[in-house]
Amino acid sequence: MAMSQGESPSPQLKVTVLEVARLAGVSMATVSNVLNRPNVVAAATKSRVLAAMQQLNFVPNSAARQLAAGRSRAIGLVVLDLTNPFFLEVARGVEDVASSAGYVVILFNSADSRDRETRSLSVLREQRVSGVLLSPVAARTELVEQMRAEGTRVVLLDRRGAATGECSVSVDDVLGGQAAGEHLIATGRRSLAFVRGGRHVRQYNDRERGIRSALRGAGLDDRSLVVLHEEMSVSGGEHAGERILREFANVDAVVCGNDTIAAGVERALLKAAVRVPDDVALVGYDDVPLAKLITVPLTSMQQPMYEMGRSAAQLLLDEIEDSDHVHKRVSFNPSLVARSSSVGRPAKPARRSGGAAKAIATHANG
Amino acid sequence: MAMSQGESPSPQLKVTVLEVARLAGVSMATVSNVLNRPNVVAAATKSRVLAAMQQLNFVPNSAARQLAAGRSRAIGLVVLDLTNPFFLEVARGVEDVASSAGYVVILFNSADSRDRETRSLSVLREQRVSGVLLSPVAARTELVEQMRAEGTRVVLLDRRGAATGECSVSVDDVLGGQAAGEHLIATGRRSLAFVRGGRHVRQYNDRERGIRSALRGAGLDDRSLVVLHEEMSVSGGEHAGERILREFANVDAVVCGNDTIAAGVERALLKAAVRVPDDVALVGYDDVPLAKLITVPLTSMQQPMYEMGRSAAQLLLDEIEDSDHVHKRVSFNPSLVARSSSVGRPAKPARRSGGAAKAIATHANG
DNA sequence: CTGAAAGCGCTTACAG
DNA sequence: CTGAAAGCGCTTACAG
Repeated sequence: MAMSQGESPSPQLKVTVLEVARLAGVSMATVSNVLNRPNVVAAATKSRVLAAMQQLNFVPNSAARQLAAGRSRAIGLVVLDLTNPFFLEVARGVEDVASSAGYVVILFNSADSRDRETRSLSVLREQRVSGVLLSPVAARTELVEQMRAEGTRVVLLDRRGAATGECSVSVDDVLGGQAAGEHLIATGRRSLAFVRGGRHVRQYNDRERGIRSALRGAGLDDRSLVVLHEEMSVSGGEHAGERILREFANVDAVVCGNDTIAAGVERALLKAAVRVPDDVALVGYDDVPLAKLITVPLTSMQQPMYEMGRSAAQLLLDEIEDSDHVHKRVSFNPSLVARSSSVGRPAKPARRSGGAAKAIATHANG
Repeated sequence: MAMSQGESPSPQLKVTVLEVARLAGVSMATVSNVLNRPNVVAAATKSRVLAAMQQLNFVPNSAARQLAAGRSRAIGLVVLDLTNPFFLEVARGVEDVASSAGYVVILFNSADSRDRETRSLSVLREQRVSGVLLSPVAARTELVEQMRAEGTRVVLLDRRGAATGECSVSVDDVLGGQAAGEHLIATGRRSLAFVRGGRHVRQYNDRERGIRSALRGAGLDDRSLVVLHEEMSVSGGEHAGERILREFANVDAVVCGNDTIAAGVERALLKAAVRVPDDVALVGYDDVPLAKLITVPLTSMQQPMYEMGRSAAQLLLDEIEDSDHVHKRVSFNPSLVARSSSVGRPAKPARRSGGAAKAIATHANG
């Protein structure tokens, strides 16, 4: 039984360039020109063509355009975890830049799986996108090199590129770890824990290095840092918090790999009646909206996510469109947002009594 | 100055069906057949063609396929707010179903702007997607009817469709409001507030009706409900909380339009030393991860987001591929997840002493 | 500034 | 089960 749609669907099923050309009394080439190089066609002709397009409700077929032109007005964006507000903001930045340059962005979530990443890249390859923005699961993917060899531009996201041969935009994680460490040391902490994810993840390795560097800078040695590897989730954080209380009772400050895990740590501490920040200070990472909403609002490292997205998209478009393009590695600086979890209750007088750390931005905390 | 790429990029720039055909010693039609109707070609031929594809590293050009075949293996998904975990989960469900059926999903965020919605739909139209999943900004869009007339299938998301003529998947908001109301009444509340967004948004209107219906069912009249219209943000919630304390001191329970605004309300209450839930009970909506992480974990209405996405994608694919398709309106039921904000501290004994409301699911709370 | 012609890389009936 | 041919809707040099 077919759909009872009643009348026949409107007849304007497929209006082609040819029909527009006929109605406007010009050639197909001219119609194509008003679409692609409007400045090349006479004003009168142009308006005639435009009117015909309007009247016929003409919608160019992008598959045909792409096939004929040999290039695609699309770029791909493959992110590690769309669930993470970080990448969502990055995606917004990418989208804004791309769409105002007339590009469509095709978004994929690799969800940290090499397999999904491969499939995503394959689809983008079949789509013949002119470029892709990739926050890669692993260090080097053959597929990426393959695509580059085929002429597809690839810009790395959230990962510093090789010394040469590619663009990348990332944020300096060593600096981030160091700022977190210095902040805690400056506020009197002496025995830190770092709760982090996967051992092979560059981000966490860099931040750990940054923390160690801060400790050394303050004359503290490596024994003043304990490192816990946990799943990056609330329950991972709770587990870490419990372990710290049980096994490392002298720890007086915890840096976390992200805000979600920090929320878990905080939960475990509060449940055990440990005071935050009085007994243990807490610093998260990413400064997601959640950070300011949990029981003790979280000090966190903020990254210019939206700007990173914009910047990456600009780099990619430049590489696609400018034959004089030279590769660049853009590295953004994170900044610490101090809240109650590390600097005491945000009572008005307390805030007035001086900043926590020197060059560090202290944002108001909701 | 050109890029110092060194060697010439690999030569396998563009391998076409023709070359595969030559290497395999068959016609282009046969190559096309192993791609599109593998069961129609002899096993020996097929493996010869497959081998040739492998050897040449052949990647079909989807623009060409689409143009020649006259149909696209892509669907569009336009959501109201990608920042909202609700739509992110829906998108996951859509993506999973679509990609395992061999479709690419092109995702757009209309960000609640008619203008952005229009632009997104226009791009999808130029892409000649075979279908789109849309959570519409406004009630009826001409563009949508236009696209339908052109043969594009459209399934409505998070909005109940017209009585006939289209598929839709939504969640029953009247039921949701009612369940929230009944839960609060069952736990002894008698004077409710509903903090909601835009007056024209169907979701909030439905939920308000549900709450009123619950009140009536308990013999309470409309004066037992005050309704506040606020911006759907943390600060909107704080504002609402302050107003309630100032202007409606007798309110003993608040239902919120989403969890974020509920977090704001809770914040305002706690700041004023009002106890939650002892003095005022609180119910959020959506059950986002945040809900269980704020100071007093939030009772919230959970919606089967991922399942909604899957279901919507299935409906759309069915409409695209099955000529016997009949339109359906799928309506999911929300379920209440009870946490401390409405049922007292989650101490073990308390939980054991009986459920809060009859048929309502009471999930463990982190 | 405009037009005639060829072709982008594939698929689809149609024969065989 | 396989092949020859036409064509999908556009754009791009090339003339004029």
